[in-house]
Amino acid sequence: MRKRGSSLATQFLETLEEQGHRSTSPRRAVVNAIAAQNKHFTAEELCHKLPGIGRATVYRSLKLLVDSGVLCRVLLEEGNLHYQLSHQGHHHHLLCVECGASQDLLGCDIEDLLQTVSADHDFQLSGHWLEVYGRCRDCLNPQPAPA
Amino acid sequence: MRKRGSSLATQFLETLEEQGHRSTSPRRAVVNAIAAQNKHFTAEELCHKLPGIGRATVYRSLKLLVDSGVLCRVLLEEGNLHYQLSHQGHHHHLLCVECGASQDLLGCDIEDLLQTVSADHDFQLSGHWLEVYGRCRDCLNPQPAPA
DNA sequence: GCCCATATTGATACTATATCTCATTTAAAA
DNA sequence: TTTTAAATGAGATATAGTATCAATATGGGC
Repeated sequence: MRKRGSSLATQFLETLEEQGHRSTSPRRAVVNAIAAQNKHFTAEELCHKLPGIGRATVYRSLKLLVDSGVLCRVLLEEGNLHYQLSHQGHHHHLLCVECGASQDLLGCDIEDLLQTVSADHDFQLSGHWLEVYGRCRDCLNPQPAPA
Repeated sequence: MRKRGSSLATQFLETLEEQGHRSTSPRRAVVNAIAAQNKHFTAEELCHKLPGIGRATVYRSLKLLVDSGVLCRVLLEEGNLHYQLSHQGHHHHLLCVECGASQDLLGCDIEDLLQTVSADHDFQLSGHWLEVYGRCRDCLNPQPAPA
């Protein structure tokens, strides 16, 4: 069997350990399940995929992973809170309202703009929440279905 | 008794009536309670202030008022959903994390910026949600308390 | 002013989402 | 191996909101 570079799941566990959290078997299960995800997901979905793990543990793990920057929260247009891998620091999402795909929004000037408008209102910016909804390229230009 | 100009509450009821909704006494109570608010509030807070009114009615009224543009939703940093009077069309809020005050963010170029960055990602913008958190002028420069 | 169709109400059940409690188990340091 | 604090999980609780449906109230027509 070939030796693999450290997997996503392993990296996540290491991140947790760096912050003083133990590597427990429920935690490993949660992290593996998350690493196997390619889309955003809800806490409950994760619970269903891990019937052996207590709900509280799943929720607690999610919180740890968000706090440590591994996951980020995504607010869907209908108001449901999802989680997804956070590949960068602070960033925003373009969420397709049709297929649910999510693209990261990087290198945009929103922070600067917010800083400016906040200052105009004598307001000291400390954070913000932004979600952008629309339709992705694939949903705008659907491939003709094979005959 | 002096004749009053039409109150906020009356205006809200008129807005609802224009849209074909009846002016009922529970609805009037809800609208009066909202007009008396000077800050954002939760649905549950409103329910507590109106013990004679059914929860379902309060929630239904809130929905009507949001749909008709009288109220807008505000997402606090901790994730709680509040409501507040909506003085404009689409706009955003500067929310003070200390005192909870909310200022409307008007005349900013966020829409344009989002349109541009969305297009850069081959993404057709259809909506967005933005909340900005920080500290307001009064909390940054507290008045010395009277001796 | 009365009648009527129907919009509205509200008590309650239900759903969804998340946190709390606390006795038990487990990881990892000594 | 022993120790101890962290972590777990079953279930209770909390929070936010919707669904049901019989009873009621509203506003238009007359």
